[in-house]
Amino acid sequence: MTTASSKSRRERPSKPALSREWIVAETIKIVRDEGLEKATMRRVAQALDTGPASLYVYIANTTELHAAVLDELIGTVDLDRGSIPWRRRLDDVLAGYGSLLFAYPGLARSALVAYPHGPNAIRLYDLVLGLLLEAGTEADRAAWGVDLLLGYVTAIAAEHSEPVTDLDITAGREIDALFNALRSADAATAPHVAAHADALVSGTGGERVRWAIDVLLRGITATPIPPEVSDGR
Amino acid sequence: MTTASSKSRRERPSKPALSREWIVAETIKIVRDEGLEKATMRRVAQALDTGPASLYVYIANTTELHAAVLDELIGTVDLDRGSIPWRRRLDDVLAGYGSLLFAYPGLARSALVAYPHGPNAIRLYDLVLGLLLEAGTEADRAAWGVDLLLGYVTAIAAEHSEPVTDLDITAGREIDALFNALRSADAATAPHVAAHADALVSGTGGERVRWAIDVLLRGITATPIPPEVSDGR
DNA sequence: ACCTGAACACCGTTCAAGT
DNA sequence: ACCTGAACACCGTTCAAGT
Repeated sequence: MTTASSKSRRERPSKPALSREWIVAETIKIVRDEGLEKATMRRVAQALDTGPASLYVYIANTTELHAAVLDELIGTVDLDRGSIPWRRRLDDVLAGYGSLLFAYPGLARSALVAYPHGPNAIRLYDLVLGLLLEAGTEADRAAWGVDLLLGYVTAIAAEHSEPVTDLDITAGREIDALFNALRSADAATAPHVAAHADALVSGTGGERVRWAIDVLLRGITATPIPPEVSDGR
Repeated sequence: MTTASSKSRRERPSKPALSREWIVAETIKIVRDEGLEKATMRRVAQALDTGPASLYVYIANTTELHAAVLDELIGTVDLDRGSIPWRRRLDDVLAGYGSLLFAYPGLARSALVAYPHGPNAIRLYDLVLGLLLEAGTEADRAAWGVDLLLGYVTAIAAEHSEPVTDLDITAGREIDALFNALRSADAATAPHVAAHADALVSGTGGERVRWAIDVLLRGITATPIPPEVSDGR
């Protein structure tokens, strides 16, 4: 017998054959434990006990690898509990997607550059679109609105999360730097900012996000799309 | 006389003393000609005829360098022509900022992660806030709305621009990949997407941006902020 | 006191050469 | 036919050692 299990050389617990699925699974483990910035081709190859060149047989480049990881993780978040009001379910879905991106800021950043479009991302799209339709939103507006809602959540996660510069606690969030600048704005060059500094920096992140989603929903349902739009690209 | 001009060794047209300003100016030249991805510490140092270590005397790290470049470029875009209606001026300002970020996608991406907060960014904030107030928007909503409008423009520029992978024309925009995925969605797993695929992919980028700004403005003016928000963090 | 050469610790990607 | 060692062409950042 020469099955894998009977082999005596077992340097690693087991070294399965390379495959796209296996590479992605191993990458997720690294992302979870050490952050996206550590999930490099070289690092993943090392974890899989091979050289980086081998990964290129299954994955075109680093961007594609990260996109595959994000789609896989989106699959774990799709929480759709029926029978509660649409608005509540929408908040839950956006919050779920948001916490995922908040937990992995690097993925939020990559989602902003490379639109998620794997099977799980499409399901998320479908879920949000369905809820907007359930709310009675006119179909064209709902269709364009999905992008706005998901894009907002992505952007806020990319912005408000820490840069994760290893252990540099002193760094602080970038938004604090902006708030400080707004607070100390010069009344001569920035009169409006100076006059409304308190309002500009007020509110917690959560309060602002809730308000922004209100703003988007109200705007989406109330704003007609132009009568003649070029269709399909 | 030993003034700089009388020196005979003049390997370069002139090699002024290093300074933060000079480093930023040289970096802008590289960004303009070759894109942000080429504006590395090493590359900038090379252009300034020195080693990378020397830059660290004036600039803390690459992120700070790129932020300084963005603020400098924002300074060139602040077009405020008075005497035309506020909405027109707002569109112009957002379009101006948007084209800047569209022209330098790398900067749009870095603006999403590191909030611009230099003097010129604050002036831009002030301009947009002033226009919202001029429109009669309640001050608290206007203050929170500025973030939303500028953030949207930044996100759209980061998303819709090409990855600029040197000369790889085949790459195509990421949004096309999403549109293809939406168009070929399976009616079984994504019924709403399948039913409204046309609407999901309709419209040009410009049409969608105009609609989105309408959505945001309508939402911002109509949505009250919560009565009690924690102030100033 | 100020500046920087050289090193440290990494990257992504390709391709010639092996099995 | 499939896989990969080794190389190419880069990075950011630090610090010991020079002037």
